[in-house]
Parts: sequence; structure tokens; C-alpha cells
Amino acid sequence: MEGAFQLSTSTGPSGIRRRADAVRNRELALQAATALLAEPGAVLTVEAIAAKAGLGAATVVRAFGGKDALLDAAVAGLLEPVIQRARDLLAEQTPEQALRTFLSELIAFQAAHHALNDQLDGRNLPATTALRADLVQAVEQMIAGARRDGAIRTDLDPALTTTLIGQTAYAIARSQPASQELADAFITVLMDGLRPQPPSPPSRPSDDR
Amino acid sequence: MEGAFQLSTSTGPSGIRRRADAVRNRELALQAATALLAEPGAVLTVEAIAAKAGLGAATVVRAFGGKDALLDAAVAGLLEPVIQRARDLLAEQTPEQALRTFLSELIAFQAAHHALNDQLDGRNLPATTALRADLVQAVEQMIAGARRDGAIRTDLDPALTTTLIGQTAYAIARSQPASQELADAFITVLMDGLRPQPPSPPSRPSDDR
DNA sequence: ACGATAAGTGAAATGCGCATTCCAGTAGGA
DNA sequence: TCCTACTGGAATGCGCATTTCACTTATCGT
Repeated sequence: MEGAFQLSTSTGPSGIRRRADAVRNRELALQAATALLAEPGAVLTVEAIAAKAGLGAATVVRAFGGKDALLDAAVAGLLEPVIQRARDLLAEQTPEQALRTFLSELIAFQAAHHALNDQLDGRNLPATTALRADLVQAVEQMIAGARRDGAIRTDLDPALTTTLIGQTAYAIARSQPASQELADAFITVLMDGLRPQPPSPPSRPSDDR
Repeated sequence: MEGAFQLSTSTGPSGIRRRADAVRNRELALQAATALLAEPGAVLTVEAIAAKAGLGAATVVRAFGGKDALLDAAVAGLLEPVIQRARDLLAEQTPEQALRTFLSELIAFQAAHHALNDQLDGRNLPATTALRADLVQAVEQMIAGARRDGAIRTDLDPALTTTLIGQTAYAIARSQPASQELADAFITVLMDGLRPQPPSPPSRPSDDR
């Protein structure tokens, strides 16, 4: 409601003056961090981000109040369109098609931001966490819809199915030669495995352990 | 091959005297590191390992020549029986059964050593790397055998299939509530998806993107 | 048994990579 | 022009692996 208008000369929550170059530098830092998240072997130290932005390290840290907040903003910025895409697909296609398409794109996204996942381990990233929840919710809706349509099996717990899909997507994306072939093979196997299965007389994995 | 005989008074590769307590401390450090790898939220600093072993940090480092070598030895020690198990299964059961059983056990192993995977990122671990290759090879043999038996589909590249299975197993194991239910669901979906598929009249993922 | 002596030990010191903070100087904004 | 928000090179602090070094102790010749 109010944060969206803090460009150029503006006042913050209280009557604090915000200089225009500070706002611009904040934006530069954000862009630099975002760019580094997409680079394969990037180091992603504050100093590296600052160098990429043409700023001093202190400026980058001060603009966000800490490295965590900077990463949170950068990752959230990357995640937002992904979630929007999931919602669009959900509105435009059948749940099953949406799921398939979204998985393919999600894997491509993960592969294009290989550095991303390794960076948000022991950090406090509220915006990212919230958006992840949104993403999970969108996938859950796809699964629920596909179940209703009879497009995927209903003998598994929906929550388990969601976790399964999410974790597997992550794993495939992080595998070393993150090729399109591998992603396609993954989607094929996963979607075939998720289809309602024939009664299958011979083997059931029930008497194990 | 060479470490097995260096107990009590012994001589190393050249005429260097090795004191018995040094050998024992090396073993203590190894056991401590191995134990910590299986603890959920363990810190796994050299100091923590040393404390667990009742030794000084310097002793732990000197016993192996560095933290990497210590971790390498510990992880290799954990991996060896896993690989042996894979080979035993391969000899005793049908390839498909072996694959299914091994996957279940591999996931349990990974889940029981949650700390493990996060530790061997930017490290130099020759023994671990070699054993991982052995493990991949064993899984490849299972896949190849199952293909020959007609138990799994042959329309996917075998190497891709191996990567798919390995990465997915890793992902499932690392997911937060690493429950047995999740593991079972994963195996069910994966194995069903890997089965030779019916011609499937309606949907093929070919005209995508 | 009994020293002699060199391997071994561990608390403390060192070094390193990084995030964060200081502060003297710079430059927006009225 | 003046005021002060902002900047960035340098200093600080922290977590950790590794090294140092004065002290212990296992091992062996006697």
C-alpha cells in the first residue's frame, strides 16, 4: 500500500528523508544479486555482489539491513513470476496439463538458478518462505484437480504426492548435467507413475519390512 | 588394504615408528565422525568431532592430515556396506526386486545420515567418490537386468534412468519429515512409472514447448 | 626395571573467508 | 550554501581449520 511508491524522493514510514541515489543503489544491489543467482559458479559473497553492482560492500549491506534480507528480496523477485505462472496455468488448462507444463518450467527455472538452492540454507528469509508456501499450494491445487478428473491416482496421500513432486523436481534440477533430456525423462516417468494404475496382479510392495 | 595391519607396534610404508595410542586415537576420531554423521542436527566441526572422541582438535586433524581425509574415511566406511548390499541383492534376487529393495534401503540409509550429504560439497574425497561410482554401477546393473527382463521400460536412456533414480532417492531422503510413508509412495510411483507403459492413446508429452 | 628419546598430545596461537560496522569524506536536496 | 543522508575503504568480529610448541608418554636398548 505504501512501499510501492518509494521511488525517487519520498518519505518513509515516519518523516525520514530517503535520498534518490540510495533508492537507486538498492535497486542496483538487488539486480546484481539476482544476476549472480543465475550464474553457474558464482560466489555470492556480499563483496562479489557489491562489485557486480559497482558499489561498496557496506552500501549493499546497509541498503537491506543484512545479507539475508537482500537474498530474500532477490529470491522473492525470482519466485513471484513462477507462482503467477502456476496460477495462470491452473486457470487456463486442465489440472493435469497444468501440472505437466508447470513441472517442466519449474525444472528449467531451478536449473537456471543452480546457485539459488544452496544459498538459502540456514537463513531467515520470510518472503521466500511465504512464496514457497504459495507455490506448494498451487501445486496442491493442480494435484487435487487432476485427482478429481481421474487423471492421477488417488491411492496416495495428496500431501505426500506434493512433497514427492516438489522434492523430485528439486533433485533433478540440481543434478549435474541438468539437461532437458533428463527433465523430460523425469516428467515422463513421474506422470506415468502418477497415472491411475491397472490392478497389477503380480507385484505389490506391501509385505516389505 | 594397508590400514588393516597397522595395529599395535608396527612400521609404516617406510621405517617410521607408529605408536599404538596414535592408531587407537585415529580409530576413535573415525568413530566419532561416523557417529556425528548419523546425528540429526550435528555440527560436525573438527572441534565437535574431537570432543566426541575425547581428544584434542589437533590430534584429530593430525591423525588424518586434514578434515577432508577424515570425512572421506568416515563416509567411505558407511558406504562400503551399502554397496556390498547392492551387490548381494543383485546376486540373490531378480534385478527388478533388487532395485526395489535397494531403493528402499538406500532411502532409509540417506534419511539416517541426513547430515552426510550436506558435508561433502566442496571437498576432495577420493574414496567416497570412487565408492559412489561403484554404487552407480550397481544400480546400472539392476536397471540393465530389469530391462532385459522386460520389467522396466526401454524407451529411456539407461544413463538418464540411473541419474533419475539416484537423484530422486537423494531428494526424498533429504525432505524434512523423511517418513517411511513418503519413501514408500516414492518407490511406488517411481517403479510404476518405470514399468513398460501401455500405448496410452490420449496424452503424449511430445508437442510441448 | 630404567632411563633415553622421539612420537604424540592438546590448549593456545595463527590464518582465512566473510558479514558487519566505523568513520572521514562526498554529494543530494531544500 | 548548508545540512545531513549516504558512501566505501578499512577495521572489527566470528567461526573454523590448521599449526605451534612445551609437555607427556609409549617404546626400545640396556
